[in-house]
Amino acid sequence: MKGSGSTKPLSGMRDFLPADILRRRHVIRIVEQVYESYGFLPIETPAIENLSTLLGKYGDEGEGLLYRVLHRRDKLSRALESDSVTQKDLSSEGLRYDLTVPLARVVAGHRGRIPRFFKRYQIQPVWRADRPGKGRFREFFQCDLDITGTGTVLADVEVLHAASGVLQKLGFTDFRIRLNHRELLTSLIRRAGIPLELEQSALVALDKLDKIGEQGVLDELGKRGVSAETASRLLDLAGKKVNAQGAGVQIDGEELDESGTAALERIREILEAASTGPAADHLEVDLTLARGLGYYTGAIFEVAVPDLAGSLGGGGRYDGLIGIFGGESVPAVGFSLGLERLLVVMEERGMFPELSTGPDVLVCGFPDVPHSLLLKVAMSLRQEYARVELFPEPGKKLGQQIRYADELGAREVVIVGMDEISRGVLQVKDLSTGEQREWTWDPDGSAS
RNA sequence: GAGGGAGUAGCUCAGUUGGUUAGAGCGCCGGAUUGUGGUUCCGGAAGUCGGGGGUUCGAGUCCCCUUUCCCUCCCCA
Repeated sequence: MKGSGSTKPLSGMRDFLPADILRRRHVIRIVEQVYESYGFLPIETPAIENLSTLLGKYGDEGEGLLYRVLHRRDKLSRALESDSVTQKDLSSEGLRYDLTVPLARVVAGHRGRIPRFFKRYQIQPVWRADRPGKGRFREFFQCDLDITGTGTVLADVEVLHAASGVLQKLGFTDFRIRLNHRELLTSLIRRAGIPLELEQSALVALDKLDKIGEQGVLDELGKRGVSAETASRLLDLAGKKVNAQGAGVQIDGEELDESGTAALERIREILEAASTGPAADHLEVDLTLARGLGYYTGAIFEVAVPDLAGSLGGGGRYDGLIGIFGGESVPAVGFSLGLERLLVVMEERGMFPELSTGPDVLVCGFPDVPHSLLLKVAMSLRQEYARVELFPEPGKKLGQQIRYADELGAREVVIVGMDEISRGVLQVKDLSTGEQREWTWDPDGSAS
């Protein structure tokens, strides 16, 4: 467009106009309502965290996307004067990358001030220096919910139900929740004969299976230093059907080690416990689901719909994260819905109800009506209507004032003229029907 | 990080083999005998043709660089 581009927000960041805000609020309201119905309570945390809080939690890919905040004034000058400046010397703070790590810091730091079983939700922006795309931004809102302080299956399932409940209430019916377990993955990787130091790499490669295909994963594994034989063995294992029928979940014809068996049992328990409720018909075990974030230790989930490349949300159990901040280790499980992912799909599918930005009534006046009287009329109408707007230029022709009301999407206009005032009435016109009637009104009382 | 497409008025776009003051529709502002919208008619404002450089008598149009946006991948929310 215009050369400077200076009126546009930064790439990957957006201005929200009133119509945008209404849609965002519509979704946020439902998220809050559903989350609170499960007993989750809201918290908020600062945009900026210490780098020591953020680093080492997200894996290499994640850390590369971290926005770092430069030192200021003397501290910056001193750093720049040194001969060998490193990234560490220039910054010790960064914008939060997700809401889970700040939560872990809060739980570790406010021990005693929060309940033993802390159920919190948090709807705030996070920042990632990612390349923007469809449904993908550099500043975006996450709707997180977490339960800390317990490692039970019940907690896992409540989190899944609450997130699913939101999706259903918003009108989604076709979402799939893929379910897997980190320990099970580790077990499969061990069984395939892949060295433990390559585990993380192997997980990332395996996660891409449904996108780049089997050969793609084999190539990827090869590039990461996994031998062709073990790579195809892993693929073979991951391709095994998980049998979730009846009492036991089994992987066809495979013996698992102890932790793998336990993980499989956990999956079975989750499926069983979640067999009724919002998540029930949407869960499916997927041995190729890995998830990029480094802190997961147990069950992992990801929710998606067919018409969006990325996921609507994801989560899992992270029993080790809170302990990193000191003190005893605290088990935790959580889920995060991406607000703009929901919005993008809902927009495409036309899932929003009528959301009008217009006022209930616009007060129009003639030039000879004193300003104080116009203000008084608007004031008294606010007893009856939620949103009353006063046309700010009463000198304009009445036709233009009404046209403006129409453009705003106002339901009614109230016309204030001296003739009517002297008769103790107001003209009220319904803009959808064109019907006009009179209301009695006196300056000291109210309209009726 | 890989590949593809596009930048001309607020929006959607047209602009022929380079040729005088760059167009349309919608929107916006105003008017059609002085107090009533969504229709119609008339008038008006608005573009350094994304930015820079080059070729040419002459560039929106050709060449180079740059930048921004969009779509697939990758990754994630």
